[in-house]
Amino acid sequence: MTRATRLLHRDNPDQIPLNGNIKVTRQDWLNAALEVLIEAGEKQVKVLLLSERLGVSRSSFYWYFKSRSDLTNALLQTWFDTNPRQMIAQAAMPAGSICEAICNIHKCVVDPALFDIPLDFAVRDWARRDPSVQAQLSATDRDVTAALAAMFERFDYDPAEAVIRARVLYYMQLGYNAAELNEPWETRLANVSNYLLTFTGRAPLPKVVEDFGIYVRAIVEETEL
Amino acid sequence: MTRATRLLHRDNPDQIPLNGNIKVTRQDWLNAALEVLIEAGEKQVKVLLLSERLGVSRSSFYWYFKSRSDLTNALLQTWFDTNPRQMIAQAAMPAGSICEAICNIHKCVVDPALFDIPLDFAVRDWARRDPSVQAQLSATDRDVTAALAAMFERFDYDPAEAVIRARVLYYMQLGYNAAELNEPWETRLANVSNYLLTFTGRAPLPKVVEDFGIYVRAIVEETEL
DNA sequence: TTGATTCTAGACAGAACTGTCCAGAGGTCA
DNA sequence: TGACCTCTGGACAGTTCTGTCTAGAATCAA
Repeated sequence: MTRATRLLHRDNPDQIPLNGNIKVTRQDWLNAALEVLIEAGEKQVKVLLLSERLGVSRSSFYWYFKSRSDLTNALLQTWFDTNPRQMIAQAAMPAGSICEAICNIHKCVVDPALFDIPLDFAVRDWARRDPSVQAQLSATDRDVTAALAAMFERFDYDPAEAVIRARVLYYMQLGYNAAELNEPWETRLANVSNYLLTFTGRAPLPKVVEDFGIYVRAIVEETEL
Repeated sequence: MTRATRLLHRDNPDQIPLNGNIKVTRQDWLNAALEVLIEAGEKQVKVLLLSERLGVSRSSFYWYFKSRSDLTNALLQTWFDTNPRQMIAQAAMPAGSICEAICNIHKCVVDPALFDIPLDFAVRDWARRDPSVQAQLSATDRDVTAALAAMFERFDYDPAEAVIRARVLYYMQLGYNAAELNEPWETRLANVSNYLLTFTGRAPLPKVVEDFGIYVRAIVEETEL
């Protein structure tokens, strides 16, 4: 599920072997396009560039996709089916306290299988250039912040305050991701208490912080394999 | 100073009239490039496109700039000379309370003359594709968050907490800008108290909120002329 | 073996873009 | 008026990209 480990179908032992003269699948094209979208933006998703990345000529692209815009529509759908839904699901997860609930959200940041940060940023960047993408993104931002506000309300925050805290939590995360600080995880974990204090206005329980640290270390270890 | 009101030299009554066969100035080219950078990203800053926007052929571009990369370097310098410096200056402004200090930062959001939000985002987007731009941006992010942390410390926040609150304040703002909610100002003003509560962990003084509202309404009125 | 179907390489035509070059336009000064 | 300088349009050559088209490769069923 992570970007770095996505193999071409033909190189992936877990996939049914390709038959005949098939060199790349539709999914291979889509994966290559996702990579370029993230690395270089929507405008750089070029058929010629993708074909070079895949080591094939351009022809099979036009077999699988009607046109470049067919591909970009598929890219947007891929994003839509993953990131926002995951964050909403995490917000709805049971939690013993607001701090624990926020740690569930933070799990989106830690675990690339839950939330693809670079893809999120790439789509946000794309939305700035394309009103129809922007419209879809705005709608999902509203859904996500509503889910986060509902999460705060579950822990007795006043509705108006819940909305604002939801926004601070969400948009701070977007901004932090955008800045690409690339801080080591141990550094970030050392700051979790103060982050939770700021986001909640309440002193966090040490146990919650500790459990989150354990989770993070497990995911980080697993992701680096 | 605002993007929307930037005229070509030849259309601006406040500028010295152009003599001879000069149709556009170097600044005109640079302004056009800034607009495209913001609207469509660095890769779309194309000489042909700019020439069309300016209603001239491409030739004078190469009179004023050695190459396209000469132009993009100038674009980056324009950003560097404006946005980060303004925010640092605002953070250093005298304030009677932390809430008042944060309102000084928020003035960057309100007043396009202080801080060009779309340009900031465009540069951030560009940085994701260009390591040298990213390096410069990362350095300025560190400077800005350090200035904001110092601001929090002026009001007796523990240094570790000051750093985190500075980040939450700054990155939330980045994320909020990235999301392009385009909320009416009256809506935003209604939320200021709760934002200040979240950012500071302290109940804001009504007078501070009121003064900020007055400032905002004045700027908004002035900007819409 | 033949025919149908699914993929593939690569040629073709056209569009968009860059940088170079040169003739021409406009202005100033002696 | 001529010389010089600053800008300008536009032609030229080369590069990169898109979509279309066709022949060929591989597989399967009759």
